[in-house]
Amino acid sequence: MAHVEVILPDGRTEQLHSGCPLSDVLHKGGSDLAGRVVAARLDGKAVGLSTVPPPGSRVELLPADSPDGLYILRHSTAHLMAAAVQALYPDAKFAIGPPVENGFYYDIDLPKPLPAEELPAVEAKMRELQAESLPFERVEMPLEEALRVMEGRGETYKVEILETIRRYGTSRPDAVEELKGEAETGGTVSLYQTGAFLDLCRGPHVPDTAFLRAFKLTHIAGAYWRGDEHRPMLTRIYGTAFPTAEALEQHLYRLEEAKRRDHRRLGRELELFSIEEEIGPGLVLWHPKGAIIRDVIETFWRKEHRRRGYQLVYTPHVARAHLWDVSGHLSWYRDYMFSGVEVEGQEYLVKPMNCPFHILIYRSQTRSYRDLPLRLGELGTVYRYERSGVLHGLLRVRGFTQDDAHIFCRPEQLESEVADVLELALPMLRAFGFSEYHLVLSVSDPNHMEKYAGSLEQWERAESALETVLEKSGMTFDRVKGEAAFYGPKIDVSLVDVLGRQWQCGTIQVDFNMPERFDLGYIGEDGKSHRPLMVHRALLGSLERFFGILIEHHGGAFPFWLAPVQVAVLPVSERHEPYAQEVADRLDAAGVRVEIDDRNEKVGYRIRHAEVTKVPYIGVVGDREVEKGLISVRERGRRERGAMPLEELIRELSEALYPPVPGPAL
RNA sequence: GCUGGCGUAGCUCAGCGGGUAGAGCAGCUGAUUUGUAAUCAGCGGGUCGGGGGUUCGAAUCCUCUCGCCAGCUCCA
Repeated sequence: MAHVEVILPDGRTEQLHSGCPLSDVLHKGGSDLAGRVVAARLDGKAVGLSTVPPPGSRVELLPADSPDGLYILRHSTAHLMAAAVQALYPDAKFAIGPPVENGFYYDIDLPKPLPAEELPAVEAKMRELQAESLPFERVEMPLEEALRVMEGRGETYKVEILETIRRYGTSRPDAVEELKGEAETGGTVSLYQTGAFLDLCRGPHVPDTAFLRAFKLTHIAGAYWRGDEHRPMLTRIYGTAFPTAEALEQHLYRLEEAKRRDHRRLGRELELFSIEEEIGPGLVLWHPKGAIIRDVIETFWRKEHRRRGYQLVYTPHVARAHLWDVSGHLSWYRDYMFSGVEVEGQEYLVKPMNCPFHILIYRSQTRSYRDLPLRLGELGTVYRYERSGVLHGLLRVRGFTQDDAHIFCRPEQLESEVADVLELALPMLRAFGFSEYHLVLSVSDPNHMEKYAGSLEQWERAESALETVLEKSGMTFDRVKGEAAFYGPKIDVSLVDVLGRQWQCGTIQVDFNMPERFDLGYIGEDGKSHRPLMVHRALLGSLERFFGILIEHHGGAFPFWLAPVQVAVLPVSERHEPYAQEVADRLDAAGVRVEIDDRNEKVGYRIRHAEVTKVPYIGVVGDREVEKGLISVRERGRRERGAMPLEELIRELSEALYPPVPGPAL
């Protein structure tokens, strides 16, 4: 009799009699399996533990702390929550309830909105049901029968999903194309019954609710049915679940940590920036401390760009409507532009992008192939009308400064130019303390080449150039079809912050469209006119957004070279003030940003203040220091380092004034 | 833009069965002359986001509006 081979999470294998459900194996071998394993993988597909595998098959058990296991755990918790909601609000109608990155949600149509205060009641009901060890029972039935069942229950959303499945063979009509061929066939669907709650669901699920030990409902939000703003707004309840209470605790702690690092709060506390209602949403005031950091960033940025063969330019904030007409912005970007002003009968519009200006600089003279590549860079401030609901601190604003540049080059130069941009971008991000990146190559959708500007040949050439660069870089990247802009393929660079969050900052975009629109040319070696390629690129994205990310990444405790105040000098008492001044003057002369705190407070108070405002170095000077020309140094977050000669500190700090990774010279 | 929630001193918040506002921190003044994460005392500070309404009377009730927060959608 053929057995089934079961691979345990630790890699060992166990034999299972054929004809037995997988759950039988849980009580053999390691006794802790029953508590850890939530599902299994058979032929690459996740299945529930009640599955009876065919003889001779190999099955891999999925523990709750594996990515797939966690997904299933959360999915099952979403069902448990739905069951609780149904018990408390019998009129509720259920839409969809999937697991998501850090938890799960369920979209529910409730007769009246659920106040957040009622979440604990739902959670309590969940615990009640959880304790009953209700099984997740899988029922398969013909689609038509499932339709009748859901109609009978008044589950109009489930009915709609079933109708979609009937029509397209999948519950995701938007994904019909990509799912072609793998759509469900056979006309049967699966339902899962948990207590009184019955849900249309592909599964799999954990065997019973006892497996769901650590969960928490986190918040409520509205969400459109199928993400369509013209369809009903449902109540979305978010929650999260983990295999153990400790893991849940840890996750909640990380959320707290994110709150502590919130750049909006730190921005106020550290006096970095503000956004004032009187000025308008999404418009940023950089206060002196924030402005100093910006200045350091900009100086670094300019220096690195000049070294890499960029020429820096400045351009106006407004331009005639005609320019935006030629660039095409009026036809495809108008909704995002601030409305114009009329001057002398001419309409002027505020710039949402810098490219048309750089293009006109290019076009200001006849260019020869010898002039290329021409790299024009600018910290250009642009304004975009973003819908009010998307604004968020510095991360999404209406007025921002892009670290922009446009590279005009010959087609055969594209590859090396793109490689250079990456070689500039990554060390620069590293200098700010970001060492992990995520690269995405967005290419055209080969089935819809009609919607793109430029020729097929241009696209193939550009896409292969970008791909080659990425491959040569040795870094991993994702390749996404159909995500390219209509005007060309692109590479997006996201950085990963200290909490593991991804932020898209840099972008490198090839553009076949603008050179055409502005009729750009250069004289080639053959003496004839040719069309240059154009590359839009930003490394940090926008200074506002990058600053926001930087604040959160460092939790406001900026590395020394960026800190607005680098050294706080604290005279112990009034008679030490002249020496404190001398110390400050000498540090200042060495280029160190220093502040004397001679307030009428005890040293402890002023140290606390310097720590709270995250000053990296604190120098205390009293009788002992005055006498021997010393300074007592304390580094942020650490204990005292003791007294040292002032010279020594100056030498040490002078070396730390520049970013740690300046990158290779040109 | 949409749904829900929230706007009280610079910040964090209390007060809200309607009777013209309060704490802590911050700030200022004074005493103290301070040695590594908060010295003591005193003082000032709010047209309760803004407009309109109900009422003898509104921070509190209603309504419109602006802004913020969460989420959705969007993100060239």
